[in-house]
Amino acid sequence: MCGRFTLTLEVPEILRVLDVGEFPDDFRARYNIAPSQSVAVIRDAHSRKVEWMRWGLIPAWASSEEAGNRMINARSETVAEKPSFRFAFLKQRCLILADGFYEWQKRGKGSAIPYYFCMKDGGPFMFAGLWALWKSKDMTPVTSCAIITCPANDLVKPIHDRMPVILDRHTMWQWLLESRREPLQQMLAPYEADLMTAYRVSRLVNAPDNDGPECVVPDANAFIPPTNFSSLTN
DNA sequence: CCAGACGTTGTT
DNA sequence: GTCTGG
DNA sequence: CCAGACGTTGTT
DNA sequence: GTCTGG
Repeated sequence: MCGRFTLTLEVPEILRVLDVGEFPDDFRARYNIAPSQSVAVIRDAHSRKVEWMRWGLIPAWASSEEAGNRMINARSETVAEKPSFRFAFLKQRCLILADGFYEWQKRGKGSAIPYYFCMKDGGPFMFAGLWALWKSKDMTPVTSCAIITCPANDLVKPIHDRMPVILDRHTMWQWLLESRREPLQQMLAPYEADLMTAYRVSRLVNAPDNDGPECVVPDANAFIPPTNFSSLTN
């Protein structure tokens, strides 16, 4: 699944790789983005403007804002049918900017161990997402979004059986432009594992209040370098 | 017809 | 909003 | 995702 | 155990 991620790069570094539009004025590096917080989203393939949305999709018909608290992910296998996501899958798809994500490995009794996943070249990428517009009783609008998940690739599999859908540079804009269900459904596949890397990080990342570079530093207890990931699982 | 649900994850 | 269950 | 709370009453 | 908040 995907319950925490990062966007640590500066705007010029992002623009070097992705052809995106204007950024919000208050855009800043984030090392520990948690559900209910603001995430950087593109929903229009023409302006490619980056805007903030609340992470956790609140369907338009929800009776309260809290409905979004657990709608942080949508399964690729069922997203076209589920009442909470069906409309957004057809009409309100978006791209969510990121440059890494965390997954926790659960083992029997001990506490879960966090790992960081990112591209080998350290570049930014896009999650496949859905958005919704919800209005409170007093008509205050809240725009929110969810990240679509798919089965884990071979890199993520030892740690967790699900991962976020990452769209490559050629399909990300098609995710916004395409409207037929079948081609859209086909885009929701695990990302190429050979282009990614992973390593164990400190449990400092567990607390959403910790939002600094210490979150993405390889953990001192992991003696094996990131490139030898298969040996990391002990 | 109205009432009530609508999600993902992991664990046992 | 839309579907399922009663 | 993890951390942290986990209650009732009456009143506005 | 289960829900809410970040």
